[in-house]
Amino acid sequence: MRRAARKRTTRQLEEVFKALQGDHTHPFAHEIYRRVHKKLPRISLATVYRNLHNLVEEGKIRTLLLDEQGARFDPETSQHDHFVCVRCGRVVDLFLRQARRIDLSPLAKQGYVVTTHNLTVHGTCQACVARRRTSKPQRPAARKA
Amino acid sequence: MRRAARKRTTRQLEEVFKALQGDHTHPFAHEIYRRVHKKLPRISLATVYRNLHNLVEEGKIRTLLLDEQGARFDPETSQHDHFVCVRCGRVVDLFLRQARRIDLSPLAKQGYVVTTHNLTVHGTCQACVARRRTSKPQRPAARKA
DNA sequence: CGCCGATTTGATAACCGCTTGCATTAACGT
DNA sequence: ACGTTAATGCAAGCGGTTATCAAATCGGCG
Repeated sequence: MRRAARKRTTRQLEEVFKALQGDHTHPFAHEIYRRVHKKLPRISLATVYRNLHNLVEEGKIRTLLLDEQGARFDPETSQHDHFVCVRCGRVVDLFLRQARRIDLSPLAKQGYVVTTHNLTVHGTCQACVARRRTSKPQRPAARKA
Repeated sequence: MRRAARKRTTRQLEEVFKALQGDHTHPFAHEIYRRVHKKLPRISLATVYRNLHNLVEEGKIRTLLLDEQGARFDPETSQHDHFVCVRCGRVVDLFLRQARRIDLSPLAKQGYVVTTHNLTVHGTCQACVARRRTSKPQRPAARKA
């Protein structure tokens, strides 16, 4: 069901937001919970989720659904893409610039209303390529989307 | 853990594959289960999942992770993109042709090994735009990724 | 400043999609 | 057909996320 707009600013909300600021690791909710928990030891995981959703709804952060591992969160709301390493699970911001040209106006002409679009690249990162010959995956390998 | 390669061809596998052939609706596992169940009433949902994974591993179908509704499956394995209607949840194949140019060679130069990439557009489809003024969403509106 | 109603929280249970363990069934090479 | 062993069906389990609800707290007002 539809969630009502937030009306108050709580300590919990502020800490959840601060926990993400300047972060480029695209953490999962439980990692954000872990961070906030250091400041507010009594906070519950449910509150972290609620405030993450509040922040998404207000456009202050973004939800990333990149693989079957669940939702990640990103404080960077400007246009950029992502690389997901299928071996270690790390997510890297991509700024492809001129290498990426996507013109969605043909969709508009067909009557679609476009709100967002996202480009995700899956593969193996440099570090994992380097250790490919010697070691095992760091995480259960993601089924590629 | 790593799943061993399939060694036998069962009736269940064949029916799961056939249930997806020619389908462009990008169904969820439970819908595929529903279809196969008509032919094989004793099949279990677990078997449907197992065989979907087998087919993905063999490159015969693709898994789509487009929103928080879960995995969808697509028999179309050639390069194409998707539009997800955040209002009705429908997924449409996009063939953007010259409107879409993505050159991932810069990533290769940086040492990334790219295996796949996907472009997903979120928005409202024509039908839902038309009924926007008069009716309510058909499904819980997807939080945009 | 302190009160009070409304919002938000914390704790926990429930949920949902998906996976796994295990006994039984059935492929398929011989 | 037979036997080996992969694959199935069932049910329990798992992990991320959400709902429930009493208790805490925010913040407008006197």
